[in-house]
Amino acid sequence: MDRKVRVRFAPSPTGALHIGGVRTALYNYLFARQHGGDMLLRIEDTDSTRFVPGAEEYIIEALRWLGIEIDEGIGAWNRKDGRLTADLCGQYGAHGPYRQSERREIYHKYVQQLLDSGHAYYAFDTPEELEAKRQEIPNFQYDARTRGQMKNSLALSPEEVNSRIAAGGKYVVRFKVEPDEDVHVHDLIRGEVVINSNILDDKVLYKSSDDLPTYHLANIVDDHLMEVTHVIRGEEWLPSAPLHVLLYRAFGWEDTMPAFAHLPLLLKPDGNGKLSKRDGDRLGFPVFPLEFHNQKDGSVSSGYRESGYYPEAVINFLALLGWHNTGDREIYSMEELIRDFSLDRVSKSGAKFDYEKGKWFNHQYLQMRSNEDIARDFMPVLAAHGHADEAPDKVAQVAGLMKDRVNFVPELWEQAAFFFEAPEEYDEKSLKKRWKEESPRQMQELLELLEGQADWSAEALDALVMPWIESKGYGVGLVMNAFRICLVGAARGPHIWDITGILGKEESLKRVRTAIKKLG
RNA sequence: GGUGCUAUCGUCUAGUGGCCUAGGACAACGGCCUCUCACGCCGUAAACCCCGGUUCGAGUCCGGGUAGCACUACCA
Repeated sequence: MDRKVRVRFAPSPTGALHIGGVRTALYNYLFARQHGGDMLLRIEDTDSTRFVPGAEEYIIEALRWLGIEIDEGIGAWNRKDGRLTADLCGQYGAHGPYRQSERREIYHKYVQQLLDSGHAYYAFDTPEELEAKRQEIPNFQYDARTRGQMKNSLALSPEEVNSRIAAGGKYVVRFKVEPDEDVHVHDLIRGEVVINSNILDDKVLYKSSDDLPTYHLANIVDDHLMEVTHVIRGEEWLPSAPLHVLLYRAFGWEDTMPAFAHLPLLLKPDGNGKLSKRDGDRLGFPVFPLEFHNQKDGSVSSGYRESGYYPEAVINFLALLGWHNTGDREIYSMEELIRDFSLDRVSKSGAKFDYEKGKWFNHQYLQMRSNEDIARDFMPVLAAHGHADEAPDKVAQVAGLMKDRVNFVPELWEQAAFFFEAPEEYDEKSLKKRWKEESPRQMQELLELLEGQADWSAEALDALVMPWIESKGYGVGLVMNAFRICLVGAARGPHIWDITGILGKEESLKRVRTAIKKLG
């Protein structure tokens, strides 16, 4: 009896969604779609002290921008109508609530079940006492060897336990790990992983201080109740996977325990270690999908969207960071990824985050866009530079001419501003190399030649100017580059007649006059 | 320290015992194109962590080292 595939992405609302988290969400989504299953979004907000306002909304918006659909849970949506199928920050589905902070009663029941069955116990040790213990005994671990010396319901008399609880004393519930047992975890990416229960500690499952479970308990209970079949998450969870297996066993849910797949980590581009927000700041690239305004500390972090990335490029880039099909193909649409993705082709080793490759992906997607599409995205950039009412077809023409030399739409401004504004100053290096003593005189002659020209097409101008240069015995390179400097302000840009074509006769000649005056 | 995971060009990777003289892509470098700068195209340089073993044959399987990473909280 095969169960319907159900996976979940379960972020913690402690800040912006990290790019590594985005990849985890993506792999979950690809797996779900490929198997005709469901993708759930659950918010794991069991740490009340780390909650950041706005983080949940950010996560929802980021997934929408990226095209990662949510079938069930928080912020469910699908792309068919391009709109949310539930209200933003709302919940959708039969297994809710999908915010762990709203599931307290559910967890109470299951904590009690573990207590009743002897798989868990009360512990009253204060954080200070535990800290002292760790100071006193190197490598102290709360487990079968040490729990007898601690303040818990296994060591204390029932009367004392009851009176402590009745008095409203703070306590936690710990999982009772049986010692000396080999726990097997079958991982879809890594195969069989075996660890001995002796190295596991009696993890805290529930804390009375905020009446919330910890990750481990909430995660297992929710995955079970939500009928999750595959847990696809980061490798940092691999060491606690045996604990999770033990929890499924303690609950008697082993027969429906989800399959595990632990994804390789995203590493710093330089040096070693996990990719962090600091690396992005240090090396100058975003680690978040969207710009993030942290309402807690007021900081602003850059995002891929605001940097000019297309969501398809981010998806493609991320998909290939840790997964690769057989063969040499690198460009994949979301549909193609859904078709070809497979967990057994996910790498086992961490992938250094190569931002340069990310740019290349965006370049590829930019080239695939129509000039009109690019123009539409470029309009706001133009407006920001004081050109709010440029003609759409002129902008599209510029886009067509310039798109192959940029990676991002906003970059178009740096490359193509001269189409919209006459140069204010002239590039030092270009002048040195291309603006000679005779240039002002040649430009004056060119000006006079062009003033009488009615047909301003590229062909006509070429037919007029090239023979003229030859008849005068001037160097083609010298004249054309001087002309280029007049129009662009530097020795760069597309073919000269493409520039004059877009600028038009009047503007082109005006720029030549200005240049002669300024540089003469 | 303990436990676990991992190991092919600088980077992402292909490779599942002979198709490997190790392939592709990014980045680098050189050339072509050309009025310039790009793009594009062509090319160059660049890797199987080490030591054993299995086998006629090992990048590929096994063992041991080494290195890197992750985890080791009343965080996820």
